[in-house]
Amino acid sequence: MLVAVTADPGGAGGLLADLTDGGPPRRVPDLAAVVAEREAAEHPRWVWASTADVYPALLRAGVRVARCHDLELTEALLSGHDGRWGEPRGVPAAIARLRGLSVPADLPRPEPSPPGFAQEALFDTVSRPAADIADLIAVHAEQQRRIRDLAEAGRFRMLVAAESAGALIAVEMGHAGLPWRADLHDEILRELLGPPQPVGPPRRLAELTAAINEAFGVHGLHPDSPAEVVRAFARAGVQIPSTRRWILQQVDHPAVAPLLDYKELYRIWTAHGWAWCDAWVRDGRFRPEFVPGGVVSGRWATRGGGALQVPKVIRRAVVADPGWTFVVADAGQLEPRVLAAVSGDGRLARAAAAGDLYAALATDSFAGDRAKAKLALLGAMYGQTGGDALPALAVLRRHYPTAFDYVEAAARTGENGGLVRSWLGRTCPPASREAFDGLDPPDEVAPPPGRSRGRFTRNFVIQATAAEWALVMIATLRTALEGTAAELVLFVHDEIVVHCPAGQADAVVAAVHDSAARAGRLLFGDTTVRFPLDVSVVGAYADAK
DNA sequence: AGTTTCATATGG
DNA sequence: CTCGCCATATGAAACT
Repeated sequence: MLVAVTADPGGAGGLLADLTDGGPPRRVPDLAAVVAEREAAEHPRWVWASTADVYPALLRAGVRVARCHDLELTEALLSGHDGRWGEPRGVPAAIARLRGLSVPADLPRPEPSPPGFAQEALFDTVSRPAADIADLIAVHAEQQRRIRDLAEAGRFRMLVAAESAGALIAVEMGHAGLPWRADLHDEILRELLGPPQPVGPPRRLAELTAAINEAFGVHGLHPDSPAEVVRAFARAGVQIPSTRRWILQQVDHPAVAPLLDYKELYRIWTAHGWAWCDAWVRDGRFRPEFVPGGVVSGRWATRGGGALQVPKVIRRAVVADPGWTFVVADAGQLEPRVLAAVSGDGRLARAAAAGDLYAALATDSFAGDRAKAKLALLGAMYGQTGGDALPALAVLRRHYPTAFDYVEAAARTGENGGLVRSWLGRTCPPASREAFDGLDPPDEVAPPPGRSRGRFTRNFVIQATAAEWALVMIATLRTALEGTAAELVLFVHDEIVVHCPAGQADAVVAAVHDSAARAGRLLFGDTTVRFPLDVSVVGAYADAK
């Protein structure tokens, strides 16, 4: 059962059209109520222009849906597959193409949700004009036709389903929010930085600035200005190319120690300090906006709040509600396992059956040297060309030629200007993307792709497939958790955090393991490669693993 | 003054 | 050529 939906901008009503039975669209005054009713009765797949636009209002009305088809995300996947990356994207562009009209430029996305969240009208976040429902139906039919014509239609359908499920999850995670104790955050900051000052940096930073100045025998030096620090070292007779941490660590000078402390703490103060907390934490929840497919590899991005980069020390503020707990699961060694699965290298796949792939690889081929085995595999996936990894890479090439050739072929395709795809069919952007993205007329041929392009395509086939595995995994998990109180509250590439009543933790742990196994089978079928998870049940995110 | 790039940190 | 991939975020510095 497929039902197309549009929401009235600024109102609570909308239009529904049955795609399976046909029939004319029906206008309803209370869209959320009708969606809830049909969801309970027949569990349809909802077809809409953009989950990010439509679903938040449904959630606020207390309505969850199980499945959808996100036309906008699907359109992006399809036009990427066609190699039409530079053209205007989005549903309006698809409609215009269908009608044979000139294609409008992308309509602006709604502003990143400012941290205050006042909501009045039910669908007031729908800031773009709602598309005509007949157009949506036409775009959907056209997408189905395009997918049917693909050589790997089955896989691509799985990708579309997973991407759409991811869109639902992203909105649900934003709705739930990550439990965040502002009081503990403040405690952590005071421990590290000292009390906040009405104006200027906190006490500890001021002390370190004084110590650095004293070590140089100067006054008024700003430690956060790399240029000033480089000059100060030069006056002290030390030539440094930059103030990167690893450079400073090699310098013997009394200013180095306070400088390194300063840099670390300054970072926390500016990026995750009191101002951040005021801006992003409300009512005990951190609510970033998650953007599925926000990265070309299919990994998610966030808009605002830096939710994917929360420093480890700050995670002590992420504490489960009383009587609740976190289940934190992390897919270990995901990318090398993906390489084993997609390449079909039997020998690597046997190593990937082990809980510690690198250790198994070391036993098999690297005389037990785990570090060397790991270096070789990472070097192959990232396109390392020099350094101490070279001998290890030679061993890898000799013992696992199928896996080695897989990434080599992807690199060569990129270097020759070609496109590569993930396992399910997500396509990398063309090399000339930047050139055609802006207004620059493409008056000359694209620059020769070069080696960095090769490294990009080499890594893309792995990273994008790893992102697919993770997406299928969380989609499967979401289904398993349906009807329980457990909620996904964070998803960071290969790691998830579920917030659940303490009594349900065991069931959630089982569901998480099961979802990982299912994801492996759904993507790769019968393979010896396993995708084990490190799972912890903790009261605070910082205590995981 | 406003915008873009650089440098440096964080995360995977 | 701190490696070799993908990001976001901040302030300083450079640029228009």
